[in-house]
Amino acid sequence: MTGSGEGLTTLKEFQDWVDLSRQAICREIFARNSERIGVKKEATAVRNLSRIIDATLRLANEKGFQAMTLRDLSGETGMSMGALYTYIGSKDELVRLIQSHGRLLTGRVMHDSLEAVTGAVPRLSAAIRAHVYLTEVLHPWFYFSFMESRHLGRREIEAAIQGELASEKIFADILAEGQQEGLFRRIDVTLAAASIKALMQDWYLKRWKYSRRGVGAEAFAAHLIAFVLAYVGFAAPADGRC
Amino acid sequence: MTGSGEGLTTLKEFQDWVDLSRQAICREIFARNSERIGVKKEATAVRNLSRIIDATLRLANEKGFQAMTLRDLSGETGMSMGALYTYIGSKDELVRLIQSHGRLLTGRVMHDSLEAVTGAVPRLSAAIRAHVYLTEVLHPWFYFSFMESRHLGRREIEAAIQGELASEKIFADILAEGQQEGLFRRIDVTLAAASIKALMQDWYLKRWKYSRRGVGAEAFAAHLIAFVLAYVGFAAPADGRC
DNA sequence: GTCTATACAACGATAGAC
DNA sequence: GTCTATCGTTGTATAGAC
Repeated sequence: MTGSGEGLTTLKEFQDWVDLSRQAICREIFARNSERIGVKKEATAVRNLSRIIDATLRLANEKGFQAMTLRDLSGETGMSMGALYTYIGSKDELVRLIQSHGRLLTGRVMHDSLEAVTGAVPRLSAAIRAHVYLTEVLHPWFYFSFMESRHLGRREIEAAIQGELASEKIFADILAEGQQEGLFRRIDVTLAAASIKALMQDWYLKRWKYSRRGVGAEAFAAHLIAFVLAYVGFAAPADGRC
Repeated sequence: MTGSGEGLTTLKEFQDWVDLSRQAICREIFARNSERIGVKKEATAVRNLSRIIDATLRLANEKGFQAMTLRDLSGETGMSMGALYTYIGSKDELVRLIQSHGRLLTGRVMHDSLEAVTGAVPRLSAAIRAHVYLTEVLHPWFYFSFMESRHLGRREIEAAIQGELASEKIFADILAEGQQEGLFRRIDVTLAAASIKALMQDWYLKRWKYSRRGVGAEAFAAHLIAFVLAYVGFAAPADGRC
């Protein structure tokens, strides 16, 4: 962790800190699913896995996963249908693969981002920034996960719900900490944490809106931090109100 | 309008004020599309149209519109495939029908809810309540519209975007009004309006979360109003801060 | 107005050559 | 490891009887 204490502030710092390149991600996916994948050479497998996931996110985010056919995927990746099936067991397994690895990454990044940060306000800021920057870098991944969560089985849907609640709890805990420190006023921390999640989610659900207005990830994160701190009753430093 | 001045406060007042029953809605849909529908007797048409839309929302919200087949729809409605096609021109037209009428209702309800309300704070409260209560009553409708907007054509996607921006503008205008009245502090009204929309959207996107926690529409609306008023710098009445 | 029967295209998935 | 060819199934949509 480079900028400890206050957490990572800029998007660039965040990107330099975590390696969220497709290659790094697909290498880990390959390591975690090597038995089920018919191709044994890592370099080949990672390259093709990367193509498949990339094309899936592109096609599915444009017209939906169900509407994307494996023939579309074959065309977009430049691989034959037969070749696709050496990497994935079925079309449905592809959704599970992407979703479950997304949850893994989210949990890890959120945890690591807060590890060295102390104090409710810096932790709250760091958590919001980490989440916004993560969804900025992996935007297609998160958009896909949200929109296609219905195509999972009962068991996987439960995992998605638990992931949502776990990530919400991070915020609820920080808010409770701030109350105990006497920094935040009395609020319903669960309701407030849910609202913070809703605000952050807008960054990857309505990306088009912020793009066309020229609002970047850093400005958006700063806005959210100010929004939330106002609600919890913590006055922003260089602001003449109250 | 019954409770003028401050706007409608309880969910029940809202429900008594607007008729959002399936029957009333489907009667209007029939009136607006009577030429394209093969059935001429209103009573029959409205009853079957109601069945079709009801079943579509139920099936599509569970597993997605693309995954819902017309054979599913036939089974759920108790109508034959042939009968379905006397009401809808195609599967895609069914999405358009539901989405465009949803936008019509939203625009009308938001407009009428604010008509007799004056002052930035009452207007902001009334607008948030109207939106939360509307999406509470027509929850399946709004969930469907959000999730399936990608399955529309270019032209309809543009209409959906315009609807989103129009409804956002209602909030931006109220915030600007509050600033001019000197009630609200200096903020980016566009960014704030987008955040309000994001918060309200959570009510129909993550309904399961609030259901399992026992949070109702009125409590949720009250929470959002407090959240937003804190951000704009307007202190809540019975609250000892500032 | 509603039904049954069916057309025909496109889907996911696999076998076997290379 | 990757390709081509093809299987069986299921999708949307319609024609014509009732």
